[in-house]
Order: sequence, then C-alpha cells, then structure tokens
Amino acid sequence: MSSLEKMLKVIDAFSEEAPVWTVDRLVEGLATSRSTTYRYVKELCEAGFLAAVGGGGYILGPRIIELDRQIRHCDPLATLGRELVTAILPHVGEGIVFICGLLGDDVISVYRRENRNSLDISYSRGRPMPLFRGSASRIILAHLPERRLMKLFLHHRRDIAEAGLGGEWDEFRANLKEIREHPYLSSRAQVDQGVFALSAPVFDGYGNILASLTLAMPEARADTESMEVLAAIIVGAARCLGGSIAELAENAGARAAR
Amino acid sequence: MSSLEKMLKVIDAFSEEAPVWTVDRLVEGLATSRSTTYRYVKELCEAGFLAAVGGGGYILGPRIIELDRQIRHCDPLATLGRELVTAILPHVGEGIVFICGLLGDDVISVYRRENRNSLDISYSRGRPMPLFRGSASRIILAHLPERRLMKLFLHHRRDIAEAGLGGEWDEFRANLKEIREHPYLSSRAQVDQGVFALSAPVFDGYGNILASLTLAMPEARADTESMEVLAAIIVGAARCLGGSIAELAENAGARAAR
DNA sequence: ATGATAATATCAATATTCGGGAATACGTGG
DNA sequence: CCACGTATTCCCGAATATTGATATTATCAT
Repeated sequence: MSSLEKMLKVIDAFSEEAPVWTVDRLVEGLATSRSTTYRYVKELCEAGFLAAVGGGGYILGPRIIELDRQIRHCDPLATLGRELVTAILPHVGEGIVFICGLLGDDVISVYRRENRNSLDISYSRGRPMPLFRGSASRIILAHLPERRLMKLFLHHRRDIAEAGLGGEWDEFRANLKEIREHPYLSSRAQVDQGVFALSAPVFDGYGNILASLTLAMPEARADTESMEVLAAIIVGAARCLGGSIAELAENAGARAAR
Repeated sequence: MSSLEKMLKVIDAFSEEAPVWTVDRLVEGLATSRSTTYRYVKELCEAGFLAAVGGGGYILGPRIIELDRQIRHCDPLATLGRELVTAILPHVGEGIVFICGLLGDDVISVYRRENRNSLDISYSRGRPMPLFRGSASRIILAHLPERRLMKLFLHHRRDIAEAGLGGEWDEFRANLKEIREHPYLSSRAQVDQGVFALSAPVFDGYGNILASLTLAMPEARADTESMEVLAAIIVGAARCLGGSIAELAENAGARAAR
C-alpha cells in the first residue's frame, strides 16, 4: 500500500457521522501502530488538513476550506453560475436551483441557491450525486463522448443496471441516445423522496458537456403545474451559461496566445 | 522528506493564479522525475484530490469540495452561524457579516453573507486572514490562553512586530490585554483598503474563545455614522451564537454520556 | 507540585519509493 | 476507421524513507 493511500485512510476516517477522532480511536480503526498514527496526524496537522480540538481530538482542518475557496474562485461554473442563478431565481417559484459539474468521474453540485427552503438542505455545494440516478447526472452522462461512456459502463455495469439504464451496452447506449434527443430531462424521486427535478445540459463552445443546470421542486408542483414554462427557463439559462463560459475561455485563450 | 510532504508539494502547486497544471510543468516545478510525478498525479486523481481536464491538464478535484461540505455540515459555527446571521443581517445596513474561526493556527472565514455587495467578493468562506491584522483575528488572539500566545509570539515575532502589536513579549501581552478589556474591537483598513470592521468574540460555555463575528463596511460609514448601535448588535449576536453552541455541546455531551 | 494523558524522539529492520526507459492508451484529424 | 503524436502506465534493481516498540518529554487540571 502506498504511503499516500495510508494517509488518505486517515482522512477517510473523518465523516459527517464521526467528525472528531482521537489518536487512540484512529489506531484501532486504521490498524497502524501508535507511533505511526501520531506521525500521520502530526504531518496532516502541519499541512492543515487536520486540526486539533481540545482533549486529544482532531477534526478536518483549514486547508480544505481554503482549497475549496480556491476551486470556487477559479471555476467559471461557480462564478458565472452565481450571476446566472441570481437572474433566473425569481422566475422559477418554489424550489432549489443548482449546477452540477463533472469533475473526474464524479458529478457534484458546485453551486446552489434556494427560493423557499421547503426542500432538504442536503443540496448544498459539494453534494456527491449518484452517477446514474437523477436528471442532473443523467443529462451529463447522455452527452459524454462514447469512449468515456464505454469505460464507465465497464466499471459500473452493476450500478447502471440497478439504476434502470440498461444491462447491456447497446441498451445503455440507446437509453442515453433517447435522453440526448431532448433539450431537457426530468426525474421524479430518483435521488430524494418527494423531489421532482428538471435538468438541462451546459456545453462549452465546442459542444462538449460541462455541467447541468437543475431545478428541484416538491413533487406536488409537478402534479399541478405545467412544466413547459419552467423547462424553457432552465434550458435557456443553461445555454446562456454555456455561452458565457465559452466567451470567457476564448478571452483567456486570446490572452494566453499573446 | 516524507512522502506526505512530497504529495503536499503537488497540491501546493495549485493556486488561484495557476489553477491548472500539466504533468510536464509539474516535473519542472517540483524537480521530480516524470515517472514519479505521474505516479503522484495518478494517486491523487484516484483519491479525488485532483481531476483531469482536457489535454493533459489537471485541477483540484471533487474530494476537496466534498470534504468542505462535510466540515460545513459538522461545524456548529457554520450551521448556527447561518441562522444567526440571517437574523441580524437586516439590521446592520450596508456591508458584509462574517464569522471567523480559529482552526489550528489559522484564522479563516467560515461563513459570510453580504447585505449590498459594494465590498469585495474576497470575503467568501475559506479566506485565510492574517493572524495579526484586522479586528476579526485580533479579537480572537486577545482571548487565547497565555501559553498559546507565548508559543505564537515565539514563532511569529517578526510578523507581530510588523503588525504593530509589540516587539517584546510584555508589550504584546499588554496590547492584547487592552483589547480584551473591551467587549468589541474595530479596525480600519488593516486588511483591505477602504474597509472598516467591527468584531466581537464568540465564547463556548467555559469561556474559551471559539470565533469572532465581524461586520465589515465601507470606511465612509464609520466616518458618518455612530458605531454604538452596530457594535451593540454585533456583541449581542456574538453572545447569542456562543450560547447556542454551548447548548448544542451540552446536549451532545449528554447524549454521549448515556 | 503531582499525576494522568497527549505527543515526540530514537533506532535498526524492512517494506516502499525512485527514476530511466519500454510499452500502451488515447483521441484528434485525415 | 485508421494512423500518428502525445499522454499515461508499467517494470525493475538500487536507494531510501517508513515502520513500530520503547523511552522520553510536553501539557493540563486539580
């Protein structure tokens, strides 16, 4: 096992359910000697990934918060998304608007704002979304290049089948093609009970999928209101966001070329 | 050099100014061989600390965003602070309200909200604050236990002198004592040009300093308005926050004791 | 001061990392 | 769909950093 893996195991120990650990409990949990565990903890503290609280307890440290800020400040999805969501929020009624980005092989929420917070708080930035459930993830999947999809299919065959996206490659491909042919996608209670969601894809200037823009609302709204108008807003806003990002990239490229 | 340090150097390379790196540029920057650099990058990607973007570029990865979310959800300063700031925001006029926590030896902003955004966006969560400048940091410093202060003094003597907090231990101590004797502290343009700030300390149930609550506003307001009323609001809110946190800790303790 | 707990230092055996270079995957453009 | 340049992984002996048992030193509350 590489030493990086070992150190990651330490960070892995820290979860929402168990946010504070003592060295002794880590020794048990990680099956490393006390010396080694102390060494890890010390180095992680020096690096700011952990921080000591009173009485031998440790929690995740300030460096993580700083790095997240760095990402936020560098990521056009977050910076431009902020303006865009501010603009459309008054027109979508009750619910939560959020932007999910594809980062590596994870789809996570990078920005979110709520109108009236009748829905769960769990939608906040950093929420990892299941890759194969929910319109926010699926609309991104559907526009991924075929190579990438094939690799995903091989690695996650089980999950894909369970999510109802197909047990064979051809079936999976056909399902995604079907999704791709519409300008938006909706889903009902695929991720959270009682939530109806409506997502549109965000593309860069070359037609590559970058992210998805989603409106999540209480299921009841979908039963009583027409989704046409809302869908139009979301699709338009997603296009607009893609346009801004393409523009930004072009300017940055021009600057770099000089 | 420990392997953790080496891997941290990789993460250190990523900054707001240089958010995307290729392996080749990392090889130059870190003075490691190409194989080794690829190994690091690969492992960090697998762990989600880095993510590949097109054309051999790498950026900070989704794991960091998730970990920040975890911290946010676990940290009472952030969760209770949210409610509290919502409550006082309408009463403080133009400016930004933020909460700074002491995490390890760093003071960083863990929550912030703005009223009208005439001030810089840079106050967002995760901003590292200079330890010895600005009321937000100083009010925390002033209430730290003496042992901790002595250690800080030894490690940061130069910075402390430059910040005008004293060149000798006695002087430093006296300055902090002076601060400690008032219920709040203000500062003008110590951190950012044109900004006037007003901070109050947040204590836990045992009188330990936990954080500071700050209102930052354009300097002009401080010249034309009386600060009395605003100071009273901030001081009261800081007490209230401390109370909520103490209460929470007590309940958690009671639950743990069962 | 004192004792209990938290944290660091030491050191020889050993498991891991290192880097050069070959082999392979990738994806763009014809 | 294939070919090509580039990005990435694999392989292996030599060099090195990591490990854990134990001893020692801080730290803090009483």
